[in-house]
Amino acid sequence: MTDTIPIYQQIISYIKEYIDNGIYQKGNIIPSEQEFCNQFNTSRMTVRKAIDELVNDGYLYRIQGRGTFVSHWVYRKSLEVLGFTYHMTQLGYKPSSKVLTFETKRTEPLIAEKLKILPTENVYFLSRVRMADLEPIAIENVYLPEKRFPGLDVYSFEENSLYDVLKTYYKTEVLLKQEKINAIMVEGIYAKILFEKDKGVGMRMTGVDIDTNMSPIAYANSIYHGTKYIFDVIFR
Amino acid sequence: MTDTIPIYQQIISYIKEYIDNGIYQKGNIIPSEQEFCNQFNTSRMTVRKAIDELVNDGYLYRIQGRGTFVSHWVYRKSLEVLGFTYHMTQLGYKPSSKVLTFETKRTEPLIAEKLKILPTENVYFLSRVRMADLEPIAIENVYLPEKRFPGLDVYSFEENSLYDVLKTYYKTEVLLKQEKINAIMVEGIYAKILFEKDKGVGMRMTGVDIDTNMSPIAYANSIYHGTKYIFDVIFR
DNA sequence: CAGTGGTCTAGACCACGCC
DNA sequence: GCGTGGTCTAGACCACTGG
Repeated sequence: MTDTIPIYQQIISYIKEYIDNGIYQKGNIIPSEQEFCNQFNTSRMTVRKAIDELVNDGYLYRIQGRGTFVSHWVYRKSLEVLGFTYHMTQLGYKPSSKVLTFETKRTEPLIAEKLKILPTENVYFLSRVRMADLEPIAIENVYLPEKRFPGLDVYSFEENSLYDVLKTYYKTEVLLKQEKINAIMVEGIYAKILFEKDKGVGMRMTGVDIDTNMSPIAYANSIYHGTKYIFDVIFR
Repeated sequence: MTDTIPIYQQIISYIKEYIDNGIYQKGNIIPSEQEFCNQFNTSRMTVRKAIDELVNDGYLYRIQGRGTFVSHWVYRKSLEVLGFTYHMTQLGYKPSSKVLTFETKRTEPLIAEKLKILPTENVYFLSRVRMADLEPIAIENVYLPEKRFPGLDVYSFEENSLYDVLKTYYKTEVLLKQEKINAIMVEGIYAKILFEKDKGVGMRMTGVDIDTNMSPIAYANSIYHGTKYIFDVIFR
């Protein structure tokens, strides 16, 4: 029953846990690489691989000749990539959804291009109102290739997170999202839903989700409430 | 006159250049790690360190048992972090600025907290209209600690990029920016400048720039034109 | 000076994809 | 089976920081 998890992954989990529990405090030094070598009975290159990754994700930073420190600016990698459900839960809100449309339809040229499929292939179109504590926060319109996710329409996306279904039943995980964001005046039915008024200020976000094989798995075109939803972004 | 640039850095530059020149094409395989070992007369760990970094930055992706490939989704790291001037130049626009205000003032509590300085220390306040091909795109308000950048007021920020001045004269480079983005209705003088109207839709972006020592160097509170400016974001 | 991180070597064995 | 990337070892020397 030996662990098959790579040692460097174990070290990453260990350090993350110690940061989360406050045992390693923000701005404070953590044990030296040599100490981790002894503790995990491994070589320095392995320890460095672990720390490299944590530095890259913004958890730690190094100063040559001094040591390795816990970042003041803890940045939760993959927060956004994990989707609305996870994001809202993290913030302490109860997420829910109302499905407006869920159907199979012919692929428009723009969407075919984004998803890198042929316009003759069909897509699922899922349109939902996303809510936090029952307040409407966004209208999310997602297109997914039918061929890649056959039978997706048996699931209810009022109860289920789309990402959970893709992960559990299609073994597909989102690696990154490439998005464009701008501000718009929202009118018509979407304004009615989000603002209960004829007009309101919103953010339009369009983009593609890419999986671990660098294949596009979904194209989204969504409208977020301008003031209820704040994007938290790290540029590097 | 031997090179003091680390070998893995040389390999990174080499591969990037080959991607830029189209010698390594999008989606195509690049030479194996072993081949790079021979070519650069180095060990595999060194080659891997180089490729690791390029994978991390989205230039390459690996498939175990097959090889390493050039990403379809080439994402230029640090595009945003390099600031408005660089960003606009990349997009093919001619950036320019008009300074509205540039003065030393007492630090408000919120800003002191963001910059991690005492409220008794002063800050420089720089407010500019940012333009692309002479069209107003954004109002950018930046606060910088006086103590950290003494004499900053001798520079003209109509001609100079703020980041260039910080880099050249203060040896300070931005490592990352932590920003919050939402949509707002812009009114008053800012609407007049950006939209030549009484009202318009914009994006409010507030955040902190962090340097390579993880110190905060600037706090910004800016308004971007809602439709003329599109944020390009990668979530991972 | 001792201790830290930064770079590097020359091997090794394993898991996976393809033929 | 062979070549690929994934993980790992047990050292080495250097550059930098601090006392």
